[in-house]
Amino acid sequence: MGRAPCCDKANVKRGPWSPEEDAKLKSYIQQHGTGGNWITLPQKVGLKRCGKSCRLRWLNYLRPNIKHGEFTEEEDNIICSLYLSIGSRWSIIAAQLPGRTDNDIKNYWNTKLKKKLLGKQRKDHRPRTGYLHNNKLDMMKENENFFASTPDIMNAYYSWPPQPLLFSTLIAPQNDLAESSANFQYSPDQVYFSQDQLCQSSTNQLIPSSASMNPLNINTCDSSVISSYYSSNINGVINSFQEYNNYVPVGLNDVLNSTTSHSQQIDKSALEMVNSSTISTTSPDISTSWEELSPLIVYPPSVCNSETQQEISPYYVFEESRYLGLLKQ
DNA sequence: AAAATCAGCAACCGCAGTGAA
DNA sequence: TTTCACTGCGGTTGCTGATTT
Repeated sequence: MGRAPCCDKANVKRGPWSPEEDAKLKSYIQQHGTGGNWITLPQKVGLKRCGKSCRLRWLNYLRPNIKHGEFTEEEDNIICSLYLSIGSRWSIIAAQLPGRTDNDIKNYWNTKLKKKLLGKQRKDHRPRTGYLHNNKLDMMKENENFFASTPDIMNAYYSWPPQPLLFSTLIAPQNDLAESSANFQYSPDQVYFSQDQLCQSSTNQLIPSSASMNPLNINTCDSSVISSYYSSNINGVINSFQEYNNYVPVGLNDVLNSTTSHSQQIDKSALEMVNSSTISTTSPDISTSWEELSPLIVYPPSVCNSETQQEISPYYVFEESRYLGLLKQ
């Protein structure tokens, strides 16, 4: 027996919303709230819409303080950076961009940001190599050659889940990495975090978990720490991506020259992010995008096969991971 | 000028998680 | 403990306007 449909599809209106419908829904919710029940809301409002449809319309379009239009470069950086570290968790990424919806960010990524990375890769790669990649194997072979002649630190920059991703390595300045033990290992099987903890402010005041569930609540996350860090470092990461695609490993300078104070903050935020078990990251979730992007982000030879997965250089093993219980003892 | 193609985005679909009964 | 209604999320679809041929 299948699951009962959420509404009678024959009797609900579908497709684009009219201004009248928008006005009805907006005014009702502003006066009465959602009542915690989207399914019955359309009846109360007098709309022939599915409750899910109403919820979506409210969250993505009618809700106050929704920001539409151009994304700023800083927002680009945050999206790219978070995508690199957590994959397509759009709601979590959206939580770091006040006024932006997950749907907006998802669309923006799919239509522009992804192409920005892939487009550059395709455009620049072809003439340099003189041939087209027939398959990913070609890419992997080339990548192996690249990494074989590249310092470990560069390899670390192109790690990607589901192989262990060195979060701090990805975003922290190299000089931090070289000396610091304040790092942790990211792996889809080992690292978990919740949206609510992601919203933890820099003052360590935890936002009640209900905050993210209430559509009337504007996102109150303090994203300044994360965004300021990303804006100062992610360009280096993106540059590294792009330059790698040109087989010219530059761009690290941006990272190397950046200050370290932010990295301490982001490491703290990141640790807070992962120290939760509400949302687990799983490989299938990121598989679609991973399929496309994997030629861009390849594993270092040291972690390229499953056998060596346990043999990651001690350099990459972080003491705080054990402290946090992220690694199996 | 018309047709074809592309890009952007709103909306839908279905699955998974959660909590109440 | 089980069932089921409901919510939230991520992937996908399809419409529309812009651009190219």
